[in-house]
Amino acid sequence: MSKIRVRFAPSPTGYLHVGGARTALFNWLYARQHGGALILRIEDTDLQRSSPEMVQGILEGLDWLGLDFDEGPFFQSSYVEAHREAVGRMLEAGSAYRDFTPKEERSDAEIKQQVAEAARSAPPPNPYRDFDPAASAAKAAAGEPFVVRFRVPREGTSRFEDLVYGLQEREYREIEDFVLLRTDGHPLYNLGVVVDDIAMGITDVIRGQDHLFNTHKQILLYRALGQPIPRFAHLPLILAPGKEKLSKRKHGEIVSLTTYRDRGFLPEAILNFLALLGWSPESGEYKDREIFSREELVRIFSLERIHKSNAIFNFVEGDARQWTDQKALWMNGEYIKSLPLDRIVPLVAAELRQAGIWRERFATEEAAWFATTVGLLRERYRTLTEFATLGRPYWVEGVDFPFEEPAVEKNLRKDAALRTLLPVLADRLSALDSFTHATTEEALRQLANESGVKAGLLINGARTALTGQAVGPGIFDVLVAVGQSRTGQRLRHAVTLLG
RNA sequence: GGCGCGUUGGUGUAACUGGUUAACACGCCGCCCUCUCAAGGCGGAGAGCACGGGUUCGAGUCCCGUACGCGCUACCA
Repeated sequence: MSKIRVRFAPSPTGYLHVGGARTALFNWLYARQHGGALILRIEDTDLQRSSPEMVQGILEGLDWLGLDFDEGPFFQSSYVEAHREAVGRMLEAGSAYRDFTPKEERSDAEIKQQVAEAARSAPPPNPYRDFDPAASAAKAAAGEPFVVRFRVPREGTSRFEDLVYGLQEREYREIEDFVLLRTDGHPLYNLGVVVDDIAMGITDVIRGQDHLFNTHKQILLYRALGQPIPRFAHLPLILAPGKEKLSKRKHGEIVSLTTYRDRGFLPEAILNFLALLGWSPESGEYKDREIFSREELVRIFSLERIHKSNAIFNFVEGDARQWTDQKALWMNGEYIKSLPLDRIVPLVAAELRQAGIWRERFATEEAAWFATTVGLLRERYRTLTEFATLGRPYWVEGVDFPFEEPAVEKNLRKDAALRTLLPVLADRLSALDSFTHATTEEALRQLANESGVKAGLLINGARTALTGQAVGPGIFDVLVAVGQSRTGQRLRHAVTLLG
């Protein structure tokens, strides 16, 4: 068997769509599993849309996910000569013909309507389909404008076996003589893909289900060009809640992969999540497991286990807690707490840098403390962003962090005894020679005993005094993380909040 | 309109070639743990497999029909 060669062929839209990311992932997994090659090709036939910036987002997304390609990026627009040359051959062989019918200018809305109407009745036969080749060439030579159409057989059935959707059949008479080359000589999608896939030696085409019908047309082109037909595997679509198409226009940045990077996702997590959208491992050895490393996915991926129904990407617009799929968020949390700490630490550092609260000493003399603190906080965070927001009190000096009103109310103002106890606690903790989990606990509990209050009063008060929050790690871990000097500072400051 | 594809709890999925009370994960609720929250442990609610027929001793799994959804049907990709 010849070497597997697959490609990811996005159009340059300026960002990597989550659906595109999954298509890229499946191609990548397939290529890596078979020791094949993944080729990146930008489908920029539609010239107006194409620009370097438009490609940048896609490259960034793939790079972030770690989906490396072996060849490319190639640009479809740079192969137009090959496309035209192929058309020339088809014209000569009679598998394509020139259509001199004048172009009809139509708006998108009109097209939508006309397409439906036109299809209602059988299209009239094209007068140029059986035009005399010599006369056709003469008209062309005389400078008359024309498009080139493919001569689709009048009868018979187009068939191919899709690796996901199974046997696909379509009557040839249901396929119009599609345009290959526009009046301006510009090659169209179906032509470009086939010519390029042939040139690049693509053996397996793995792409979205929206191309299922195009495949019949493309197979016709492979035949006309006398080339072997690759295997096809079409992927179910990823839909938005409500089963509508997931689009940037309608759903905003949620569809763009870089959003996940910017909002504190780990590539490992989003990759894992995407892999499970429309595919699942063979039950048995992997039953009831959801977390898979990239290496495992490469090993256990199979096109046969992709299923046919579209998946819904669940999220609630306008709900900060559910800005994206809850399961993706959960999975990200799993990766944050289980990946090696030295993988997480630099990511948190980058996050803090971006938030403007990074200090160089975190990477030098305080590196050990920094790692420990990250290790402490990672247990309860689900995105990297939270290290800079919820985690802010751990990194900043003084009391440069927000106090959550409900927390202040519940843990500080509730009991007037705190007014006198907090300063005492501050004094006792400041006086400790060694500031550890054990010594701080002893000091705090002793004060509680002496004063006849429950330790919880001091503990919760201290938590809010130190972090402004009502929730967080165990208080003695917090004390140690915040350190002796800030602890004293913050406990005394808290008294001023008591009003 | 035509053609194609699909339909298992709110979401993602499982259920070998038809055979125990349809399983797992996320989310939700409760309990335990506990200084809070999260994690973790335990338990619970939630689908009878879109609907209607049929085949069969027996169907989520096979067949037919209907509904709904999605896709395609461009000198877009």
